[in-house]
Amino acid sequence: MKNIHPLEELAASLRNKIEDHYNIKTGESDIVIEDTPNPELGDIGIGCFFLSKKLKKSPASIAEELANLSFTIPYVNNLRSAGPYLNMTLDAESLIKSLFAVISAQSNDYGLSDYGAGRQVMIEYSSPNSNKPQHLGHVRNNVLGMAVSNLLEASGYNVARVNLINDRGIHVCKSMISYLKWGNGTSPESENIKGDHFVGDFYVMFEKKAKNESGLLEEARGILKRWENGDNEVVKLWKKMNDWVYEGFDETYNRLGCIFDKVYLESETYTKGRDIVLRGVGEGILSKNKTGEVIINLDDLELEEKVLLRSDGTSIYMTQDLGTTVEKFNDYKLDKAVWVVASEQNLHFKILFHVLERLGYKWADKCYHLNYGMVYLPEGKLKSREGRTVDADSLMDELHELSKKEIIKRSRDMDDETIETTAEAIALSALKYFILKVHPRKDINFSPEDSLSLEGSTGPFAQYSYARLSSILRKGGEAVHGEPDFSLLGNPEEKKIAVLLAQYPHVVLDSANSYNPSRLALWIFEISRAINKFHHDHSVLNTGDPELTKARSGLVRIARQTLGNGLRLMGIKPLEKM
RNA sequence: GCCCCUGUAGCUCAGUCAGGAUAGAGCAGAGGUUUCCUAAACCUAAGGUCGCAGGUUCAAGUCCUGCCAGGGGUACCA
Repeated sequence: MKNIHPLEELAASLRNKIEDHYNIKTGESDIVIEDTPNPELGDIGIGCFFLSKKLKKSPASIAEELANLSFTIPYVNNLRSAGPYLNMTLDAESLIKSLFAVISAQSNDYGLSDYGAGRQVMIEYSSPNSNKPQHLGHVRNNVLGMAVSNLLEASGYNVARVNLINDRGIHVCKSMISYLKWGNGTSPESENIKGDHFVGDFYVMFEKKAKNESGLLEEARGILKRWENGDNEVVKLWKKMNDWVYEGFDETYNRLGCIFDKVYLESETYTKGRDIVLRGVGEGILSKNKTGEVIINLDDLELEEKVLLRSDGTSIYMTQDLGTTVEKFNDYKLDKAVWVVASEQNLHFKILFHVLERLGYKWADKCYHLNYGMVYLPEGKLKSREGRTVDADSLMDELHELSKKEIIKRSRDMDDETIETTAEAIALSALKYFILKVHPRKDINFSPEDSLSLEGSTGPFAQYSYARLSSILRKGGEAVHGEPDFSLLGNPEEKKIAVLLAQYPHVVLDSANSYNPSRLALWIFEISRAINKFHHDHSVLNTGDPELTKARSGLVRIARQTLGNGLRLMGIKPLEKM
């Protein structure tokens, strides 16, 4: 890390002083800077528990001793003990001055670290089937995958964002047979329907009709067989329909901001796992049972044996994933491979990684399943097969319409086009923030009503805070420029913002290391609140003192920069006006 | 049955990995603030046997054991 951030400087200095005084060694992670429960106790503090064992003294007496030594520590103008805690009062002037220098210099890079430098990580996310549009579950996956990718990249890793499209199989053939029977040669263009919805409608039609027509499934299986034999006609239709779906997906991905460095297609990888499995049989690691399936004994996991290849020699899900994973490690020199996949598949991934290890792949321990909880509607689980579909596109449309209403209600000076782009930005920030503020492992109770609310801990609230900061700088003209004199700052509201800005780099790293964007979401909410409180209590442009205006503008500038950086990592585009 | 996850205020959630300050927010409901840079805001009060019961510890929402409730999984589906 080339640039030392204020809080790191402070922690390092404190650690040195403690080591020198007691003539001991401490670990880098021993000094954990915490917030105090109450500003009267100081701005930040550390618990002295970690010293207690080494020094054989009570944490409280250590804290008192340290406080009485009156060290000189950067950005700190007062040390005091409170029980087992050593608390510090920060010096607003030097802290803000230093933050201003660092954040101005780093601008969009403030918060980035080189923690993961030189290491390559792959994030597989989205992973849709090519027979229907994406639904609310995919939205969570997409949003989570993007945010985690951004966070890891911000922490210095090389990140490969990849998608694995399940573009072959019986589900695709169902849409195909349905289109052949009832499509009458129509197309997304002729019907003016988004391609993935067009194909999805035929899939739904199949499921409905198959309930009464028992022969339909047989026909779909026939199509699958013909596809596997490379039947020209079938392959041509398959390509055509998949392209329709991909056109639709591209639109959805563009709207959400999803990007991929590489797309794996199951049709290209699905046979590769078979060789791996057969080699495992040859090496005696795997075996064939009496009915002809290749199986692996999982006694070591206290699980039932698992089939890895069907008796007719065809691949199952596990076979394909074995193949794709080996492919991934062949394509990239990976230090970490992450799968963003719902927790329904926890067992699948546990077995997948274990089988890879048993097959002797040394990199098996670099595989990580980032699982996330279900998304529920008040009515129950989302299922596209049961007609109760909340697809990604209509959800975004719905949110768009609502934020548009809110904008119009407030009757700002905005032309129609700006209203549309603003409504879209607010809608997407609402959706993304709502998903990311919840810990990935938890289920989300997606109440459409709550998600549409624009108050509280939401994306629009953060956008509002950002827009107000932008507004001040826009309207300030000359008054907000020039060398700020930060000795004029130091009220509690200014200090609160400064402390949060100083903590930001740690929040980013912490979120990245725990694959948990909700930590960053919390920080975004906290600084948004601090900004609004500051706006409420203090004026920037109307202070009557040009020097104070300049100083506060400096703080506004770096707050805006840092909040914007945080939002961008969440995949949210900050709004200058709303 | 067995395995995994979840259970914190009326509702939605932080905090559990790494035990430490009086368990924090938001929403809803109650009350208040606007000649002033965006009131999509801000403030105040109220709201809790941290699912239950044991245990470990100087200290447990956090660790251990058992139980209860909800969800997921337990396919030659993906």
